[in-house]
Amino acid sequence: MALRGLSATSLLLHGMKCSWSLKFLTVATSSPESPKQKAKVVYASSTKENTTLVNYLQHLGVDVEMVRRRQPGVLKRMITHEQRVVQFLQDKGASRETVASIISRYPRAVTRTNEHLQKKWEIWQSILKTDSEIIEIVERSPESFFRSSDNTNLEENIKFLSSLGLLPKDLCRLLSKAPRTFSNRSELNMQMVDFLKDVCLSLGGDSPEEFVMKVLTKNVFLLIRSTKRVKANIEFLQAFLGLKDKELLVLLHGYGADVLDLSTEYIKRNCGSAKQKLQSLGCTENDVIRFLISYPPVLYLSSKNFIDKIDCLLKAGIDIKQILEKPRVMDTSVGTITSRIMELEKIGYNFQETGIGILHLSAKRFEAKLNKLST
DNA sequence: TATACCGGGCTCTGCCATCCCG
DNA sequence: CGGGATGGCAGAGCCCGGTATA
Repeated sequence: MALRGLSATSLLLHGMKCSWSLKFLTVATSSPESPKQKAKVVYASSTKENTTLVNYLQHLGVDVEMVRRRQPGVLKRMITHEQRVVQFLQDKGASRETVASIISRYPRAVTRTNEHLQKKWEIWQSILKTDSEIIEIVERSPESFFRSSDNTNLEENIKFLSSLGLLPKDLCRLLSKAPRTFSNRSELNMQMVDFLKDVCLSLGGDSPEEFVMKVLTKNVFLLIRSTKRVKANIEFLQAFLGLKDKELLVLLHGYGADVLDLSTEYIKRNCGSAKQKLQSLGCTENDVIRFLISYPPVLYLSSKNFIDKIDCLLKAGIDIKQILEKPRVMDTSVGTITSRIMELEKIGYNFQETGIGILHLSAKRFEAKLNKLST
């Protein structure tokens, strides 16, 4: 209902997705990244593996079985650039084992030319500065680095994200934490941004650009989620929490943004089980909703974790009302809560009288506090 | 000056489906 | 029809400390 205007637009966006991709694919393929030699010459007789390549990879320590499972086609190519790729990565500081692991997990890496890699590295360097930072990411997620052969698109993305007002430090965080953002087609990122602006406007916000900045810096994973998912999450939260448009906007400006990237089923499940658990403890529906609105990140907790944590707190004689008032105790792990409760019981700490704030202090502050209390 | 409040730092890949192209 | 490029999905929190505030 509240997202009325938005649904039309985003439907349109989804519909346009195909024609967009089509259009840009044509542009992309004409880029120098996909050389003419990609014709038949590149492949062997369609069933036979390139034994030179296989031997080389085996010798390097690549898990060839894994390669066969993941991208069997790569092994059949006659023209690949494995030696140059390996050399390139080693020059950048990757160990032999690391390189082998990278190729095992994303075999298509060996199809990239030296020029391509050189260029891509330069572009990444414009954001990340040091080789070791880049290698770290490539090692963690080879696919993000190697999946696209389109460096022009990569540059488009950087240009686009900067144009939104994201600062170099934001881009750095984005590239480190969600590298896939940069191998997305830039149209896909634009689509998400348009969608978020629509959300802002349809909820009565007046500065969509600022909203987008806020939300994207708060949740760096949004750009690698589908608009479909984010839209479903927003709609679900509004309905479940019974929020007016303005209230929803406020929520999304704050902690609400944190949970938008979760899978919709997960959010629904967690909302449902949190509600059930709290109501079973005598909370009203209103209590539940106020609790979730005051600190949406509790929805990150799996329902088991949520329940365990509540039970753990209750067992120590803490009242459920105290938890509702201090939702951020839910930030503290069950392990930390348990050990702190044990320490506090030893010195006769009374949660009813002195409150539960002590449970979500930083370790340093907790120790200091504990020392003071026991003297 | 001891809490409360709050923002921010870590962190997130690896697989499968679908598309288009030669 | 096989392969490359791309989109999308499931998976599932905790901690620190600056600063306002009482």
